[in-house]
Amino acid sequence: MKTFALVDCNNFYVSCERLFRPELQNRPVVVLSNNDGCIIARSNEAKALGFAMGSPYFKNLALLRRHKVSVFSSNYALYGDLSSRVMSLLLHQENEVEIYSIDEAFLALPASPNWDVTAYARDLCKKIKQWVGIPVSIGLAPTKTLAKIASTIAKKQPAQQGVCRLHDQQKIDNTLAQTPASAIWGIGRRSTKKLQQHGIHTALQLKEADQDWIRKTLTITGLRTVIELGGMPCLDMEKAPPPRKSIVSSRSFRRPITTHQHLKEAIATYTAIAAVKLRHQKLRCGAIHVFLTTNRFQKEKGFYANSQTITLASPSGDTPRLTHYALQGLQAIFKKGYRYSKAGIMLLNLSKEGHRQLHLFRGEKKERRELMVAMDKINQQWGRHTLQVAASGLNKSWSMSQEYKSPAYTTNWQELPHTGGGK
DNA sequence: TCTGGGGTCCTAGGACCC
DNA sequence: TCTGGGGTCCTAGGACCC
Repeated sequence: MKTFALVDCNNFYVSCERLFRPELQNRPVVVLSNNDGCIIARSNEAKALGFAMGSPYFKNLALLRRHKVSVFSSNYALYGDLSSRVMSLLLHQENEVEIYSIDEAFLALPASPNWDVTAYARDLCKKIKQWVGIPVSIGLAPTKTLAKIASTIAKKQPAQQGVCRLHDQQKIDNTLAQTPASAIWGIGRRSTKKLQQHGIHTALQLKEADQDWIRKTLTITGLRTVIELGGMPCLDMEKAPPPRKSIVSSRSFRRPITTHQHLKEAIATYTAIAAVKLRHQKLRCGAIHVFLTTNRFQKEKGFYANSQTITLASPSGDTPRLTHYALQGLQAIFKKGYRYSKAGIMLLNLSKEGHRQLHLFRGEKKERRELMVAMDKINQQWGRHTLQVAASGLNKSWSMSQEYKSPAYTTNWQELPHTGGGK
């Protein structure tokens, strides 16, 4: 039987920021979500000071200052680039690899009695640290769900040298007895509550729970988790990523928006961003979903959220055309008198580009497709908004704030780090 | 004043068909 | 007074993940 390994980058966003600011080693650091909204990554020192995942930035302001915590806005160009360096190193190890998220990958390691899989994993940790500079932890176990648990143990116990293997039954059960049910992959807040009401608090109790009851209460997904806790793999490696089903682009605004004009600019801008992704993946979309909302935390000021889906007569990847429909959708749901905090669009019914359509309407005209190719090239070279549809607006006063963003050290020539010598 | 963004999967229930 | 059964498809909403 093969061994699943979960390779998990430690405090990934923080580690990325530290790579170019080595003086921040051993110092508390946090990274904020888009629009500088919440804390979404914390160094161990920041965790120890009590800063919680997902906690709003403005509520932590005073405490962050008092403890002299370094604060960064999120810099996805940097994180994405470092992620792909880690992943390509893994892909070169000749194992089966599944890239699970920006900072995690599963490996399937062959079982062989004369092979020390733990030593191999330790070696891999070292290699990644040396070659990319990002610290990782690795969990080894007979199922993905157990490997997840193993990796969190590896992270918490420095004595493990970055690796934890859950192998023999006794060790697995001891570990599960000390793991709260809420810490299991796939068990969220709602399920935790249901389990608690049923007297199930630990992973071991969950593993031994009545499977019919689990199936009824937590659906087939919960049952899979339980079986995986028992050491029987239910979730296999996903070698090729399945084709996208939707592409979303949405942002919170710097300040609430009240005018139709500003919302139009935002929706046109988000549509353009999503359309670039669409074309990049050689896809077209058959429907576009537009949504907007006022602040959901301030319902006393009058809450309003709405959305509309528009189906296209034929699939498209053409920014002006998609923008046209998106704005039509916006028109239908916009109501005057509200303070909008966020809006976005979603591209749906995605299909492969160039699929010959057996339909009265042929796809986009050739010239239009060429125009989009040219536009993407120019924007890639000169920056995202060099060429855009007029509706997107020029000054974008509504766009999100990112006050503490680090430079795009690795992906932008203008922002390469320089050494010494001042500016 | 200020609370992220981008995804997937599952289920229940309604519409519709014969 | 009595109002089938079985199937598919679609959608909205819930739940979860990082």
